[in-house]
Amino acid sequence: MTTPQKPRGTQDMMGEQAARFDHVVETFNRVRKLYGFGRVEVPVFESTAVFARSLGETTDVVSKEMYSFEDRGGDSLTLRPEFTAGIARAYIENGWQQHAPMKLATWGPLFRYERPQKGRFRQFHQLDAEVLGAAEPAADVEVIALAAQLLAELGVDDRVVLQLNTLGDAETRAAWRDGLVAHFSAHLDVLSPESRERLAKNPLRILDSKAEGDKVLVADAPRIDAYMTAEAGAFFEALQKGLQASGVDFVRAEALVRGFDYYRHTAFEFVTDALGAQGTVIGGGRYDGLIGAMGGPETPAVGWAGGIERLAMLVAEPLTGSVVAVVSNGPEQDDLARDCLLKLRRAGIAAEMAYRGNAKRQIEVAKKRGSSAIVIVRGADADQPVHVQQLSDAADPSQLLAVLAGGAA
RNA sequence: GCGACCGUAGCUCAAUUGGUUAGAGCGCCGGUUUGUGGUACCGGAGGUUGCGGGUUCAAUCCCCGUCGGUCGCCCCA
Repeated sequence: MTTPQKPRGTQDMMGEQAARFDHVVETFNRVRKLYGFGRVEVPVFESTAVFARSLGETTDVVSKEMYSFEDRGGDSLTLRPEFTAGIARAYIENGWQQHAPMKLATWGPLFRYERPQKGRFRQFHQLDAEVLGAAEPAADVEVIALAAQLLAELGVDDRVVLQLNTLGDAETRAAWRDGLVAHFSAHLDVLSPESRERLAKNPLRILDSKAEGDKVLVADAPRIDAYMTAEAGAFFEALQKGLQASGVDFVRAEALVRGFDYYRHTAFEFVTDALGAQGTVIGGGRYDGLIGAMGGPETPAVGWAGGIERLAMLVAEPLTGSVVAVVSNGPEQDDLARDCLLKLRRAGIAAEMAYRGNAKRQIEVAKKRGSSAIVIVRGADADQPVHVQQLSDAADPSQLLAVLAGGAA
């Protein structure tokens, strides 16, 4: 077995799976335009420093989970593991602050060196929406409303719940963190080994520990609300009011946190229980500290990213059969059939004609492929030169006949 | 990095407790039937049972290793 195989954690897609993927991306592009989010393009690879800087002290992520390599000049480059850092880099480098506030969207492949499992790949794909240069809760509201409408239009909103939390401002966050450390340190004996590790590196993460023993401790851990400054409280209040006014349902998730210090205020995830251990389909929050931490001007920002593969798994099977099959009844009718094909396509109707096979075979194949209608071309001499057989509601026979009755294409 | 489970035809899966020539459906190719159309039937091609070793008279089946896959843990930007 020496034939090449795809790298672990990558995927080939065709047919229904690719159609679902495509449907998610198309829907996203349509909806983000509705909200006035322009397309942004950033490189698939960046200087390693771009991500190392944004991911900061979490050494595991930087050293073990990134696809990094040296180019021929000896520079360390990394395949992007997220969109936000690259967009922040572009914002700083190109002086986009002159355009603030910016509403940007993109989608594409991302790379993380992880063990593949359900809904987790090494090359995966995300949708991304960001608002840069806006400190107002209205930006958070709009970003979340965009996500909610996307999910609704994908028809998956009944299986997804919006979990919402606040991390407060920098002051709030620091105080809460200290409170949590104190609480868990007092119960070291019952804390799981993993969480004892987290206590030093990333105490907020203990809140979403899966260990049963930890859950008991988490239940009476101090709540962030007790540490909230007046400003942070007002921000969260405004966010919730804005969501209600936008018709977005949510539940408060007090244990929902972000590991990095540059996250402030809003944290949210759209979660489903239909995808095994990987329940988050869209996750986001406010990262007011990031652009400043990367050496740019202090810039408030909020955004989210959503897994295309995960969304595609939730989406109902997309409608197929919007293609009309043109069948030539014999070689003598091929030219006429080709003319029909041309007329349909120029009229904006998806149509195709088989490369080979007799009429009977072509009809069988067309039905099996789920064509919406079959146009059988019998020749100018026949009683009915062109016969239309409707196969699904997606086709309108009278419209097809009208198009085909037009002059030579 | 750790753990559990799984690798049989192009695809989805069978194969008694370890037993003789490893089967079926789908797909593909050919034929018959049908004859304005989603038919039925007949036939054919296609396998070193992931790979390597071991136990045994005998291994798809048991054991070890290896590679690959799935799911979970860790991590989750």
